[in-house]
Amino acid sequence: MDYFIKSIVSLLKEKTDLREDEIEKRIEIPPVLKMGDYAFPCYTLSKILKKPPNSIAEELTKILHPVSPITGIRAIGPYVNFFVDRSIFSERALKKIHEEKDSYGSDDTGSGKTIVIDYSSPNIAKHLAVHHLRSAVIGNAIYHIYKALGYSCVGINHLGDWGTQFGQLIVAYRRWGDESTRKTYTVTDLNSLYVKFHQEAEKNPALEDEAREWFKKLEAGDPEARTLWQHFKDISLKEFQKLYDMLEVHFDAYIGESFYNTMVEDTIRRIKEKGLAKISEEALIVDLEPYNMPPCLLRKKDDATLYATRDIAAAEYRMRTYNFDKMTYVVGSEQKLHFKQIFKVLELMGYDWASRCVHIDFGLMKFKDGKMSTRKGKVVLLEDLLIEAIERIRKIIEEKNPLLEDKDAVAKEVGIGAIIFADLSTKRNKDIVFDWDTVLNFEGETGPYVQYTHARLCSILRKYNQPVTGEVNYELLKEDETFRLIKNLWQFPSVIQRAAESYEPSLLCNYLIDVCGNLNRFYNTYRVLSDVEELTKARVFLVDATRQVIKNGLNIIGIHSPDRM
RNA sequence: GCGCCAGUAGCUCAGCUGGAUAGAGCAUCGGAUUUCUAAUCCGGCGGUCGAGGGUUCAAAUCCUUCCUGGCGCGCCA
Repeated sequence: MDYFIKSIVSLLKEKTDLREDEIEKRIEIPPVLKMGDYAFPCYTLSKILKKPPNSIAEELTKILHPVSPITGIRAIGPYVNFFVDRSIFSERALKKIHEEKDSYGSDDTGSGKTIVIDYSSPNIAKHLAVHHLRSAVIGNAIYHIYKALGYSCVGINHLGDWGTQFGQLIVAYRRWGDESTRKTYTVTDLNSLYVKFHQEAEKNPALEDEAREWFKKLEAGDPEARTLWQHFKDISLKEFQKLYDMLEVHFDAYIGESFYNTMVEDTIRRIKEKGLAKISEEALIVDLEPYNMPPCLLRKKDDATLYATRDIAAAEYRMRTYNFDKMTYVVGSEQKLHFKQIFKVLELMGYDWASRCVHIDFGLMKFKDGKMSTRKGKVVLLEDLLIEAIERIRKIIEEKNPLLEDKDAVAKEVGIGAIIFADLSTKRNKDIVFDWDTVLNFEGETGPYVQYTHARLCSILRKYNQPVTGEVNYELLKEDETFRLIKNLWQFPSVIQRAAESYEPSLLCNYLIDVCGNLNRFYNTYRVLSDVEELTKARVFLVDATRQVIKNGLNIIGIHSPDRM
């Protein structure tokens, strides 16, 4: 527990009948600094004691006596407000950050536990477009967040590398694939083959049967089908990898749907043994009527399995392999029902770990005038967006900081950071309307703003050019603008905690914006480097701590913190 | 038709599990730099928190009805 909250709780515990955790839960931070640093609302006590909260606050204030680090207690309306000793607070907070460095904000609550995170999971033979970005960056952030809490994390890219579309692709490739360029095929080529197939199939429906035949061959392990399928996969993965490298999104395993092909029969057998499966309209299903859900389809009437079947097999496999404490799927909210169904089936199969499976859903990305669609080619390619962002940043650098060294590297870090930050900063829940001008705006609450703030702090420290030490006079960090910032830095660990609990990386974005706002106000109000040595040392120490927190925060959401920009 | 999600300033969003005066950014208007990076900061403008009803000492937050938008609802993933 927070040292200062702890002090307040122990004061209150003596004078009320509430339990420690009840008190702690109620402690809040007043909306404005003048009111105090922490507050205890008296509404619950008011209910118990049957007295107005205001008079309880008054009475409590009279019988409570401030003990260090608490310096003042004041009743304001229904609240008992506590003031902390600013220099003790500052010393404690800043020294902690200074000592813990890159691990400030982390803890070990998850040590010994394993979390599996399924994210990105794109389909083979299709380009990654902007709407694929969310899963990747949210998943990556969740990965870092849980890592910071000591969890052992397993990032899985559950590739969409199975299904009838591969039969279609094989047919198209064999018929229209250009012999001379096959070696240099790209995802674009695969995509056009795919489109061509659908055009031709309209005129000649026999192609569909041919495609089904080829998919059957593939399932049966036919060497030619297998070789082509592997070829398509290689081409796609090569392109995906390029983007993952740009975004610095990491996976511990690339295990596609095809991998579970050999396991689904066992899975279906287990489901049958539990008496869960039945035939309906020629298909094999798990009836979920009693749970107010449509049935979960395991097998089509032509005997082929479906993705739900493979997902169930995958879940079993992951449990066997990783023995996870938590398994999460970072997948769009349009698949909510699907996950509800498979989690229910897992539960019905008797797996207690079904309750530890979580669908981390997120809103769709669409254009102002409608949805994105790979089929209609109405998408913005992820690579194009990243390149555009980098180029625009490059121009801004040229304009604002022409003497900067290594402009290309910085432009890349800032451009990509801007895209990641933009995608992460609204709550997962909400749909996002894609708009070039919004994504490529670099002022205000944006990634570049946070990075810029960081770079300015680095600049001060470079200019200072002396070892930073915590042996400073903390009495000099008492101004409101300064103290507000220090209090803000102290919140960082609890923000990570909340982000983890709610699987919500946007909390970290909001937090960073907040810290930067406080820092910039401080920066614009006071001069850090001056002739007054004592004051300089104290402020430099604060600057260094702020730099550290911004760096740690950006790092957790997968964004670089350049020293100059 | 049924289910899930959303509706807060002109636009994009915060508002921490019911609490103090609903906050930011963008846009717009006006200001701040002989000094640490102006990708910054300060101020003005801007709100019946979709609408009605209810619960409560207290509702943007909880319940309910309705409106609007998005998504989903057996052989795609």
